[in-house]
Amino acid sequence: MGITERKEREREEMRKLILDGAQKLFLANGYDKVSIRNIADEIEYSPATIYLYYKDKNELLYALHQRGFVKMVQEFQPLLLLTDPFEKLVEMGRAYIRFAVENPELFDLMFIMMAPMDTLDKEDWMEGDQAFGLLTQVVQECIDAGIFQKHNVQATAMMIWSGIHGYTALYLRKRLGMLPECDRESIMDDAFNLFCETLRHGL
Amino acid sequence: MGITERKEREREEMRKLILDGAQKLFLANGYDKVSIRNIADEIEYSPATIYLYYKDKNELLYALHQRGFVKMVQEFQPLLLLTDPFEKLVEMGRAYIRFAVENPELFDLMFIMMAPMDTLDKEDWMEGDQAFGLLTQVVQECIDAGIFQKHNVQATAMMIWSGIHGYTALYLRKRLGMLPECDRESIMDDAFNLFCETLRHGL
DNA sequence: AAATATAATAAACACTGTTTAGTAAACAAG
DNA sequence: CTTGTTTACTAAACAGTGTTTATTATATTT
Repeated sequence: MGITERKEREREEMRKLILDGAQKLFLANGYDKVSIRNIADEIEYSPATIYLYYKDKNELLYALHQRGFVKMVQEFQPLLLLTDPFEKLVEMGRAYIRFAVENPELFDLMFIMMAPMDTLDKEDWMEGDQAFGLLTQVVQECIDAGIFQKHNVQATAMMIWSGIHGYTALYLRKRLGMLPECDRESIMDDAFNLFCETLRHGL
Repeated sequence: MGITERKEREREEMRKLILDGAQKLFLANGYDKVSIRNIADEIEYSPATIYLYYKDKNELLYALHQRGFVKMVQEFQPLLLLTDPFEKLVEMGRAYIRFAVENPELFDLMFIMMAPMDTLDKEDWMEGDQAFGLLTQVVQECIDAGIFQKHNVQATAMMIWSGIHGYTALYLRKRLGMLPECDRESIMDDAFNLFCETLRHGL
């Protein structure tokens, strides 16, 4: 009875076809400029068909958010090989910011938009947990190396993530208008380095 | 010729009527659950009338975002009287977080949503500039008091704002799902205090 | 009193996410 | 091979959305 298995495979292929189409349009035009009808046109199916494979638009966004985490964790892999734990931490910060600038729509889905989170009924958020795990590991290494004091690892990681995330989110959401255009970039560079130095000498 | 002045006054009253209606509905139900038609019903005018006073929905959101800043700056006033500059800074951080928790929709409009920013063609953002000015002042006081080193004030302020903003935004956008429910609050408390201590001893 | 300018709206336009009812193809049973 | 049934898909509809246009009623000016 290989027939149910083929059906399952075909279903999975269809889900991928839909998600690929959605990804292409979303990342090119932004979330709120792409409709279910646009996606349906892209993959040459009727809009109603999409609802046979995904509960609603939010579930589609959640699936894309998952792909975003796969991509991000991939991009983090190489710098996990760095030997100096503090350098590793700083480079993770840079990688986070770079990922956001290069993939603003994905970043939005992963860390800013409410919509994809509305699908999880509980509060697990596996993807976030995995990514946060990478950070806590590096923070733990910094503590073990005597670079950071022995505070709660999770609280320390949370504090660092907040700093980098705020920096990134304010930039992406165009909230830097009060910094004079000409030296905005240098001020932001200074702010990043200041954060790193402060962690280095004050934690 | 007091007639043009009355007309101008009536126009301003109508703008207020619309904005009050919009505010009431937006703050109660959230931005994307309130339509122009809802607002029109609330104030007992036709939807088209709203467009005679506001260019589009984004302009309405921008006007509300402005009101948010008035409210926030008001709430900041009392703690600007504190004498210890570092204590002042910490309390400003707490006030920022408190404001966000108590007025999530307003905070959204002010610091997270893209829509209200789309109305400003240039990149001035007066409201943000004024609020950021309050922060830079306090940071300057910390530098003058020898609590902080003599780094660039704007970069220092930006770094601090990033930390507090990231903390707040991650909470509001439900990105703390990886912290165990039971001790999430204490971890976040620790993270805030850790940030303050780190600034205190490392900046 | 007639002509003009202003304020407000009903109705339409071009969309949106989602659901329902119905059809054509694939499969299972006799 | 023909039934009956399940599955995959879609056209059409529902109930909205932001926004514009053509029209009417009122207010102001000549």
